[in-house]
Amino acid sequence: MSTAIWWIRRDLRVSDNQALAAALSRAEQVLPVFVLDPKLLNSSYVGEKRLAFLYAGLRALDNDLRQRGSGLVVRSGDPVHVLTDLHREVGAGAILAEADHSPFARRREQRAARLLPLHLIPGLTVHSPHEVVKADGTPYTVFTPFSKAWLGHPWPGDPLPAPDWIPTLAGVMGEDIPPSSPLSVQIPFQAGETEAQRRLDAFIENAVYNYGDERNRMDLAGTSGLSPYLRFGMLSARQAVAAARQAEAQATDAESRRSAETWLNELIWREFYIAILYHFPSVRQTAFRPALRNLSWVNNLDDFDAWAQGRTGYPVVDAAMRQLLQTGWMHNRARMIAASFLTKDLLVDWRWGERHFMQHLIDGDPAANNGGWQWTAGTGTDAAPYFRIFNPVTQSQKFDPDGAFIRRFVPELVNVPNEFIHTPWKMPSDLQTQIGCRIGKDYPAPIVDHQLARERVLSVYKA
DNA sequence: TGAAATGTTGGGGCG
DNA sequence: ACGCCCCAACATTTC
Repeated sequence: MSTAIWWIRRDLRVSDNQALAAALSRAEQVLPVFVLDPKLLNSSYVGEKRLAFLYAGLRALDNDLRQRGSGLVVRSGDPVHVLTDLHREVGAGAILAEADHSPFARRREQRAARLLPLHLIPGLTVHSPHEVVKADGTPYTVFTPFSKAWLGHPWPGDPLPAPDWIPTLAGVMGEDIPPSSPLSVQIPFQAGETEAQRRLDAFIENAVYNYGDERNRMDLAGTSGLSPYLRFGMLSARQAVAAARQAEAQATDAESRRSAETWLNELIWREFYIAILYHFPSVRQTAFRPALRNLSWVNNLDDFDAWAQGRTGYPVVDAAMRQLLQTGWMHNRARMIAASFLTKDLLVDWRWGERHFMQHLIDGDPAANNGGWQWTAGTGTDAAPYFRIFNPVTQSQKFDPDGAFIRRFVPELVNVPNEFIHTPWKMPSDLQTQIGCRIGKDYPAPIVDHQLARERVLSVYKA
């Protein structure tokens, strides 16, 4: 029996898996392999919540595979060594893997391809980064033309159904999937493609048609909540885009259609940032815009800690940062507000924030996270202009009007009346005493004055 | 996928 | 009736 190795990285699914399909078409049986790479597991950009979600995802995939044949083989080590051993051990022909486009993944793939018959298959994105380029072959660096070109590309075909039966080589020794840490009980995402599909269906059923407005509301569940699943490929990009297009086609009024389009646009942003990191790997180290590579950051450690722990005295920022620590996820609007506060109000290097987010986000993805931070800091491609500074009070009033989001994550403020929920430092002192929330004692006073901070960052960026 | 400063307009109060 | 002021509402520009 001929065997192909299916090297799994961030495609933890059996449905719409083109690498798996390619492996099945090449050989009579497959060996599904996941390699735990110590280089990744010990990186300062990886945290325990994302690892817990990965391990839970591996268990879910193992189950899904067992129902269709036999299970997943997990081994630790340098993937090139592990694959070389396995390749020899089982006498495999080809190794098939969904191409990953991050600089780290590409170096790894290139090392493997020099020694092994590795075939890289598309699927991480709907359109590969090297395909969506300008007529002269250079990459897009502005989103709108990129999205136009992306939409102009031919649809690569409908998502593949999950195979009922996957002929799998059994009996190959593997390791146990590591247990998810106890913290995983606090993760509000169940891993696996069944759950991903359930969430997608629920979102498409209803919420996608209100996405245009409600996606910005931090107190509502207006977003898809699919980012962890897209991050690990428990849902494929093509499955998500197909659902968005279907929702667009089925919309019964202009507003619903606009909402579905807006969600599709967000999926295209994901592909845009994957393409940016692919074409400009240096954005991982430094600002895309050379003029903004030597900003005079203040980088005060106490400020950074206050931000990271959710003790800035600005309720919406603190709620955002505590949502991250508690749940491993943060609302996108909250990410922008928190990132603007760190870079613009505190003048802390965006890379500090980028690393913190990567350590705590379950959906932490090098391309999207870097793109988001550079966008906010104004240093990136198609970035927010440097003078676009979020006012944490105005944003809070607009996108958490009753303070429900704040009260959910900042319990000290539970009894603060709506009038003061966005600006608790303005409470009269007798009210503070009365409700047991004394500013400076029970809840911090603002660590910076936004108006002054605004002036400061404008002069620094101008310089 | 901002916010603040500045400019313009028009209604209403008032002498 | 008229000019003047105030100011809210909206538009434009500036950072």
